[in-house]
Amino acid sequence: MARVHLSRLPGERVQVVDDGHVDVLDVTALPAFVARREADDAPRWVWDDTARWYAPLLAAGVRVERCHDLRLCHRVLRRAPAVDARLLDGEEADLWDRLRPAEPTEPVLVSADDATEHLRADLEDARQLAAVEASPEAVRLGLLLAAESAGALVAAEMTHAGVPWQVEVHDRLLTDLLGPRPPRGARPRLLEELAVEVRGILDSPDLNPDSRPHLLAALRRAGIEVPDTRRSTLHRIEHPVVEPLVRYKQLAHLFSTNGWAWIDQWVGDGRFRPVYQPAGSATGRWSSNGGGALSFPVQVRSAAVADDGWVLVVADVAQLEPRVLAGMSGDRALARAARGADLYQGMVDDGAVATRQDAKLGLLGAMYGATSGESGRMVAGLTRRYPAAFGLVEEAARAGERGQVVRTLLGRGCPALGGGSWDESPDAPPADLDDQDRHRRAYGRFTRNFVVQGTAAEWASCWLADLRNRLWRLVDDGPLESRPHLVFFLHDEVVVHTPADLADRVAAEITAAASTAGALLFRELPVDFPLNVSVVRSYADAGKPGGPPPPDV
DNA sequence: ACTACACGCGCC
DNA sequence: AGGGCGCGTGTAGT
Repeated sequence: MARVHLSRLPGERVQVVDDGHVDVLDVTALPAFVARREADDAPRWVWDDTARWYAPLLAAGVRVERCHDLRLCHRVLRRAPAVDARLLDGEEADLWDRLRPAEPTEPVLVSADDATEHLRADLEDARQLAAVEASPEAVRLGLLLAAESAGALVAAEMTHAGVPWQVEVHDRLLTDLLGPRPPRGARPRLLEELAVEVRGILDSPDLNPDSRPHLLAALRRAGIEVPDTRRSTLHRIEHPVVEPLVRYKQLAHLFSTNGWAWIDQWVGDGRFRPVYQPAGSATGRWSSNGGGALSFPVQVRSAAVADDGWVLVVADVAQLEPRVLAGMSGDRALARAARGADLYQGMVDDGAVATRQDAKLGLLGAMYGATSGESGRMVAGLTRRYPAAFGLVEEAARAGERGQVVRTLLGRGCPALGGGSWDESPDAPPADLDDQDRHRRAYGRFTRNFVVQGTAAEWASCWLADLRNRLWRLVDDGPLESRPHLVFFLHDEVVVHTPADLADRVAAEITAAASTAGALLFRELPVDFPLNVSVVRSYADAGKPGGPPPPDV
């Protein structure tokens, strides 16, 4: 398959390298060029950063079949233990090392000049291909890079399409809970009333409940001794201030993170458009740097409503990480328990544990490194029952404690101890031995979780990539937004916006894509990845028993 | 005035 | 002493 390299040149120009043939285009001519080439034979577009190139193409109505995101792949290869780092060295290599994600606020191809503006895609691509080919894990790495790049396409497409968002619904929800929208800088009425109530109970007329020090001091004056002001701590206290104070904190959080200002900033033309960073976290999970896309609370999801005649198909994987652990460790007993919709219940039926809750505590404890309490006790028993699975995370933890890096199934390496992004303390003072020990154990918990969370992220990328292709094939023509399309992704959950009459077929494709992802990653030991699928008008109705609500007409 | 950090909370 | 994130806030440091 052809690889076409796109590099920005000084001025409004783009260099195109296609099978050795070099061409120079004006930026404005690029969408037409790409559209023509896509219609011809859909090459793999090789560019420095998908967000930078694809956003303008999407805006021009051009959809791309496949790409290779050099920045993302450079990061993966740099850290991959199975890659000979010297093969990545060469002209401009240091610039690729330093390359940051494209500014999400500037969806333009040519911006202010700096050293990283005009990197040569063809040079870097040649190095990456050579590095993968020379690796003993070339096949897995190749899959990882392809999945990663496809994820970048999905991310750009989701930002382009946006989550359908009804501002009136959101506004009504806010008004019901907080009172009418206040002038800038003021508290909404109901929030202010709660503040007054708290001040009265604590006999602190000047208290600003948003200030932790003030709040702590006021609580102490009222004879309430608490180490902090978090909700779980307050709930342990028996005092009339607890109820209004906790309610104040909840509503204040809603007001500041997902209130009217959030709507103003992130919702436009009936669409919520967050900005995603594929592989933005060290484990390969996505992060988001706009709109808090990966943490918007259940509370406001009722405002995500499909267009008229359309529905949302919402699907999430049940117990993704334990299933991934079963697959990557080749633990047949755990894979057997993973048959069916509820892995934890499968462990109970297997006779491994007494209750579902015990199974959950033990598995999560093993993956997170719990050492004490109920969770720690369950781990010991389950290790005998599922030695391969529990042994894998245990070995990852030991490796970390020895200061070694670990890798995911497809070969992503974790950041090294004391360097890179894991723990930002480059030259920590020569701490005492206890401190060093604590640090190593913390790194061990990180590496323990890294192998599972990172491989789960790889599964999810494969799921997304295959689903993206399947959705595109469902309909013969029309622009992206007129077809079933992904609008949201959150670690183990996807939301597809689709014409209502295609909902069942979309649901089937989501399920089929999950099977494909499982087979791709765990060919030697098949593991089930059952999904909870809902067809709903509003995101808030997903996952509820009793089927879809009646259409609201 | 601006930046950096800790906190508390939201999501998985 | 359970892993990964982002965000808004208040406060301390510059």
